[in-house]
Amino acid sequence: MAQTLRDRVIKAAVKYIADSGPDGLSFRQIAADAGVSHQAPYHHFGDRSAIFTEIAREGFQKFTEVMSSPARRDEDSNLSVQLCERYVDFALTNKGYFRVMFRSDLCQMDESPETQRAADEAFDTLLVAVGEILGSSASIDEIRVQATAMWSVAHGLATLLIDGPLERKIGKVSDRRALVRSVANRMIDGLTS
Amino acid sequence: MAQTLRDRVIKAAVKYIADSGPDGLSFRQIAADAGVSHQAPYHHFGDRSAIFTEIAREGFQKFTEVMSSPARRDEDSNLSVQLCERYVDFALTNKGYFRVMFRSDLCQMDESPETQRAADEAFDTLLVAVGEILGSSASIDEIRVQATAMWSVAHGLATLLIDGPLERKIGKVSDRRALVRSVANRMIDGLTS
DNA sequence: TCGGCGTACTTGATAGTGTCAAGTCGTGGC
DNA sequence: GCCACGACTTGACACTATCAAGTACGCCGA
Repeated sequence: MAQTLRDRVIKAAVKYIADSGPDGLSFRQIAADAGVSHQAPYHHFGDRSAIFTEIAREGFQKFTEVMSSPARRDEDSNLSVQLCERYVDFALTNKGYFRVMFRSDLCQMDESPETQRAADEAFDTLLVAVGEILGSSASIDEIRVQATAMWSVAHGLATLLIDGPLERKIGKVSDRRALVRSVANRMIDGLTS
Repeated sequence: MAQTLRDRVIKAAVKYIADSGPDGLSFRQIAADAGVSHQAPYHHFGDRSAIFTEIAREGFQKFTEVMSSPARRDEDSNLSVQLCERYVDFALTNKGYFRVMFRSDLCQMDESPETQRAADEAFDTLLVAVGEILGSSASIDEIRVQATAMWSVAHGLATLLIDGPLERKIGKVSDRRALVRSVANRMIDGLTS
């Protein structure tokens, strides 16, 4: 209860988005649920899109934390695969954030340097990790292409799992981790050698 | 002018979505632009989400056409890479459709067998293509993982290019085809061997 | 030729939405 | 004591999808 209204609003919004996506979300409803007037949320954020922008900011921040935590040094699990796993894990356990982070139509990042910085930091984390994996011999350009490739496969897998028809198509994914791992492995085999 | 209102509505909606995303879209505005009453579009589609569902259906149909057209037999371009290129090409030249096709929150496919069938057909096309690439020795399970992997990388690349922060992060993509090709190549090297 | 009938719309009303513009109310500082 | 300011409320507005009627018109069987 010590939670500020601002936090409660964001929390409720993130929960709703995780369950039903960002589109039907009504901040009037959230305000009513919180027992405040319909205008109260807009006092803390200028307008509707500002709330999404803030959610994206927090999302990128959490994302950076997750992706930059120290790697396990298993012999049976490639570092690239670990990155991929973490990405997908983050997306699936933080649907409410993830669904907003990559929706430029909702967020209008250009008006929020903080969110932009958080997003930059997130990608930089990825770049650094890929750089470490490739080693010092790799050129900047090579790292870039490589990071894009890894980002793509992780992002694609995550979005297809969350919103896409993947599950319905390849059958129930009983062991998500195994799928992610085998997909990532398959993709990555050719490039760290 | 021989175009039916139904077609005009869809066309206008797809254009709007390509420009600004599906969320701010107002069917009342589209009706006004078309010079008909605010209720006219809803006569052809039961409700708002039915229009999106129909857009998705057409999208998957177009997608299947594109993906199943005969492959070029260049020696310098791997078949898998070609698939990937086509996927991304489709997404970028059909933003208006693509942005809707994978938004299960907008589409409610479960109420439209046609759209569901179109989506199934689209993925089957992908499965078949991957099966051909892998050859007859590959197991069903292997094809599935492989298809998922290819789908992921293509889908991720496409969505990151369309809505995501990719361009801002890796710099202006002057030659998109080259990027797609190098990413796809890098990803695919390890697996068709 | 006429009556019905279904399709393609229109018109009107309703509930719900974000947003602008004014309040009100309490707390902290001078 | 007062005043400013932050946190909210209240009320109005324009806009939205959606429900429920109504209207116009072409077709088809008798």
